[in-house]
Amino acid sequence: MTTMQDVATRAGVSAKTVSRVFNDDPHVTEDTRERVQSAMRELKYVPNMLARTFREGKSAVIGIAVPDVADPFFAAVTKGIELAAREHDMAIVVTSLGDNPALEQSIIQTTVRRQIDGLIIAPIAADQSYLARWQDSFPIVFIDRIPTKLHADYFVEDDFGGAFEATKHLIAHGHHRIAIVGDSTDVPTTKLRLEGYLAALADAGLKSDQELIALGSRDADAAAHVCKTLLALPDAPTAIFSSNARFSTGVFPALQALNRTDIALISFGDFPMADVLQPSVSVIDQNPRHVGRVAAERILARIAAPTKKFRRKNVIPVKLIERQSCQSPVTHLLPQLTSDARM
Amino acid sequence: MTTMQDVATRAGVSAKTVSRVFNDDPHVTEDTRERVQSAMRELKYVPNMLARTFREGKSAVIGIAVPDVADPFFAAVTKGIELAAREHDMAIVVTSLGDNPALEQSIIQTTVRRQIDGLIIAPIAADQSYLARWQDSFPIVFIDRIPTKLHADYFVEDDFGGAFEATKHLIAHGHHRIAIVGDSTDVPTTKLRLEGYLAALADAGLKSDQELIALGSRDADAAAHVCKTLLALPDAPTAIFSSNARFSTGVFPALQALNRTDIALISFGDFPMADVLQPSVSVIDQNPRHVGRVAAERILARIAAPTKKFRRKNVIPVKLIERQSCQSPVTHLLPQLTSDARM
DNA sequence: GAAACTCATGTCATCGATGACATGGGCTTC
DNA sequence: GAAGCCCATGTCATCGATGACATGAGTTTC
Repeated sequence: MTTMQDVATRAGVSAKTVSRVFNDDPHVTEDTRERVQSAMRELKYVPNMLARTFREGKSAVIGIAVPDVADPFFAAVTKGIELAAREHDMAIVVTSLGDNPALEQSIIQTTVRRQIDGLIIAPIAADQSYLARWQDSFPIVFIDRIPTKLHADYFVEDDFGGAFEATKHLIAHGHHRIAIVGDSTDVPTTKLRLEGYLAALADAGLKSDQELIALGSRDADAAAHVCKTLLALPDAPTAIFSSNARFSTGVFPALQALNRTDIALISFGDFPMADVLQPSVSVIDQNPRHVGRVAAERILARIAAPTKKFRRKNVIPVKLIERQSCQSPVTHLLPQLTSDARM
Repeated sequence: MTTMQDVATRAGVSAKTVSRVFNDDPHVTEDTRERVQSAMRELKYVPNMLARTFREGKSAVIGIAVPDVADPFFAAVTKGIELAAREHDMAIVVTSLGDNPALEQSIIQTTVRRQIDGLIIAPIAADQSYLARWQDSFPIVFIDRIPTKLHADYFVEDDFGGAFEATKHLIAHGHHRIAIVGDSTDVPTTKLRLEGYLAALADAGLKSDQELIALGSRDADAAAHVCKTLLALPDAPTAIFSSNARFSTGVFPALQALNRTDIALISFGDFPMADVLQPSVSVIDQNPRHVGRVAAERILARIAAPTKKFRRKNVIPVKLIERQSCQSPVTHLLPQLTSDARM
């Protein structure tokens, strides 16, 4: 690996002068500058960021910790972060936290010890107080779920409002037996989405039925199984609010396998191909790229102006994308052309 | 940030002894070891990986460069790499190359200058000779496309064989007018897939028709548009071989919008929800997690045994997953239950 | 008893780039 | 002419952990 000292030797100057040239320091004569640049080109010099980071105390890296890098939602969030970071010549280090809350702290420490200039985290544990010791070193921004036992920036979707709107939408389409399927309410986002669901029922003067609150699944397969159980009830639901896109990808195939695509479905979170399923699935869109971008921009803003005040608590509005899945059965069994004309 | 010197001061030893304790060096008495460990716990010491990397010349980081981190295929590859890396206490740095070949080199240099112990790259440019200078420093493994002008390890799918099989499958279902839709043949994977397609036609004694070779799209929208053009031909195709899952997610919605789901479709590469679309889409499955894993394992193997010989050229078999999309129209318009019983 | 070996601990240079400051020369101001 | 300022360049300590080696004490072998 070519070092600045190698370039310096070749150009007949000190390494410090090479550093000055490389960093566009004005205190270099034009003649010296050209000589050094020529040597850099000849030796194809690429700076060692590690040494720079070490000396400067800055890495130009944003750490990203999400439950699963392969999850479409978090992949899109990551993309949003990456694009914003790149505009500022920063790189990203990504890690999956998995779904075991007990591992969050140790996995985060693995990321942090590599020296990052900021951390964006979608937490899975119930306690983030372990991060307090690093808040003096770099900005930390939470996404998807708010931090617990830690005062930090966050950008989360309007879980309550989105669930409220989704449930309202189902009610407006005539559904009164509405199930909610998803994670355990130990998961804060699920808890809020349940609250939104319950509030919409109450707002419409409907009584909630504990049998229809089918929370506690861990993955898409479990959600699929829960659906089958729900539809076997004597007083089965006519609609399902899936509290997470990850589960929706289990719920939809289950409904299809049961030949029950007459059951209305709305997903909190969009997912790939949802718009071309039959019926196409109505969703509450979280706009993950935007989430990633604003989170990264907050990191960058805090780095640029360490003492400036920014609003810490940010709830991002979500948007209902109405597709076919909440229509009545008569509507979406019509020929495709007719259905498209209606949309 | 607590340093080893802080711990050393507290424990009344040298920083070197702290290092020995931390790294389980046997040349420390049990008494000293306990004293140091106690100090580490009290100070919540977390080592600075940067300093270690700097001194040791090893970072325990694998760099990953793929066209797009948000692409489901590459997200799954990344996941496979991450899991393998984590088993060896290594982290991953991820970057998206985008789709402009001219930017590959500069983006890769941004990754490399951060000191990585290995690089896994799905290239987009026509020339990777710029990587030669780093091959003495760390192992480089190519995925998805073979390296050009560089002698390096690669793990690529059987593009030719998969395309051959996909086309054969369509022919076996009675299709003689088969179009191929996808990227430009400047893209090496597309070129091979075209060759497989052509070979299968020739093998079946079918003549290829230039009108049905609809390559050159850049994204899913363009592929959708190409489909419309193809189906407007006087002698329109009855089947489409989509050479990339990314394009399939444009082709399928286009066929649906045109109410032409009678057109057979097979996708090179699986994609989310393909199995629950109607008709569910037959695919040539690339198993991206496996690709990621074997690539990472090669990096790890080369690090562990630098002089050992490994096979550089690895073509990973792909697998046909037959679903409904290549059936004749009569078959997949039957009631769902009947269709499932047949599968 | 002397030499060799082992164990435990410590010192110090190293990694590559940069911050802090020194230094010498030239120019300007008083 | 002296003092102060600015420019251009260089020296050297720094960043935190570890490799290379030194050192002193204790034990074993000849």
